[in-house]
Amino acid sequence: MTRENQANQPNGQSQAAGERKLIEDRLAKTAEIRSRGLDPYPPRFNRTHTSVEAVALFQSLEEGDRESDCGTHTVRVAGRVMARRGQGKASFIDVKDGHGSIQVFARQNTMGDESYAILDLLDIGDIIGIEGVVIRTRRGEISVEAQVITLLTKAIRPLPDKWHGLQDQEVRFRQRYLDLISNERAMQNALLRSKVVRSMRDFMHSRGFIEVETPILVPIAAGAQATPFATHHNQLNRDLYLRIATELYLKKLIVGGIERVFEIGRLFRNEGLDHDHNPEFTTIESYQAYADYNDVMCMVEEMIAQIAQDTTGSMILPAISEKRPEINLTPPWPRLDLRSEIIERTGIDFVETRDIESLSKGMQECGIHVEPGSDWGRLLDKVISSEVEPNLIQPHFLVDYPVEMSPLAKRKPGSSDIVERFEAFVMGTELANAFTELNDPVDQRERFEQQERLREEFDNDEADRLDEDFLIAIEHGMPPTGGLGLGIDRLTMLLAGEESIREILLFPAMRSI
RNA sequence: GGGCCUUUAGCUCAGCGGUAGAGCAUCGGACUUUUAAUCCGCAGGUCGUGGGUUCGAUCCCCACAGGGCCCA
Repeated sequence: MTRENQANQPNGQSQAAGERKLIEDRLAKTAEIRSRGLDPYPPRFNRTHTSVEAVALFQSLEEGDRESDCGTHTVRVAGRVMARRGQGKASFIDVKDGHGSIQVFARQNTMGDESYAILDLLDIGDIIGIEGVVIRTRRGEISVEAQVITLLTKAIRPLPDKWHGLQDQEVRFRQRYLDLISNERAMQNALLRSKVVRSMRDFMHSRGFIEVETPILVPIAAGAQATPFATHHNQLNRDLYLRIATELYLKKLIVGGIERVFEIGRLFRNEGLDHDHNPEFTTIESYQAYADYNDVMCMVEEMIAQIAQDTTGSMILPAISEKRPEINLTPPWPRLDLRSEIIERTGIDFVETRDIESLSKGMQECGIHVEPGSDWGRLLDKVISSEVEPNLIQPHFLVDYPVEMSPLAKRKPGSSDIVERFEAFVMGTELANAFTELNDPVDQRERFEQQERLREEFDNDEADRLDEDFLIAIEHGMPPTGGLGLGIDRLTMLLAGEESIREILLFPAMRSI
């Protein structure tokens, strides 16, 4: 549908003239089909073979030295008409199903005049069922020679160009079904995303983790530094937020004695859209009692490598010309001390520049943009994201962050400034964030209070929020725990070789039109 | 938030200050082994929206909207 149509005619009753003509032609055919006593939308079709199975059947008969059996096995296949090559009293139809494609060979003197007449009423895009025998045509293509063709669903809108596919990015994202039909890559990405999640679940279950679901509508959007979406529950007369993290609920479950727990779910952050941000996205978070961030680090590299192996067949992702070199995910990944890396790249030692003035000065000397009004943690985050992260093309861990940036992470023993936290990077973007969880309830309360002060002082609505329920939970005692958050969409981008999260999300957020 | 590119037939794309073009799809016709089938013929347009300049704007200018790419 064009922009004007969607804006002006949401009911689709009126289109541009050319488009209306196409639809009216197809509606007329639908009426003609009905007048012949046929149902253009019959309720069922008893399919015996997918396109791929039908081809495999023929090949097995051929290879099995049973050529005499070829052309005798009746199959029933079904799918969408992708192309037609009419030949008068014979036609070739390319039919696509969820597994592949198969050619249908329809011949008038095989089907009979009456049955063959349905072809006049078929359009590209229609969904049909075919009963016939599998043969090989003169040109060598394994095909179903139709005895009966049944219209299963009449399509009243045309498909995109059969040769060029659908190119318009806007339409690809807004009407993803057309992208899936027309562009093989879209389908492959959708399937890959599913395989990634499945492999990840298998990995976690194999390590004894319990999968849970925690609330999405929450009274306090805590557990991360992000702006939430706000909503309202009418009957409770209470403002609620869409969660920005699953962290605090999962740690409550650690308190409750579920020692290995994870959740795969949607998070919502009220922020801008770009090639690797969407306001809703999916993460896995996991928490493991009696583990620390070193254990989690090992788990992350093993998990990613395993998922790559499961979904692509290799831990080494191929180079893509003009885009990226070969990416080797094989563990272990290098551990880089964050402080040393920043010093090496910029000369800034964040342990020695613990106030905004001195850090800003160091940044200006390096030519790094200093956003006025930022708190210290945001400034240092800018240093890391502009000077360190872009260099981390191959997988790396950045290890040991300043406490100001990590209100939920435990301090390193003997250090007041540094916490046990790491982030995983590949292709210059963050893939995972993890730490040894802070379980000292007094320290945790102070950290939350610090975040609340940042919100006030710097007008920073991304600061974390104090969650009293969570504090009460850990006041009952949370064992030493290693926690992890990992972006599933970004991981899938990496494995797919895509540079935009919108190629991975089936229905990315779009502006209203 | 700033800069650049983009929006023309259902789809993919040309085009130009002077009556709007092609391929595919559609529609009519021919064709019983094609595979971007082929051949003949017809039809299909508020050139994203709104202003402005001009005798005349799809084209030039401005604003807005959608999409994309950089930067912040």
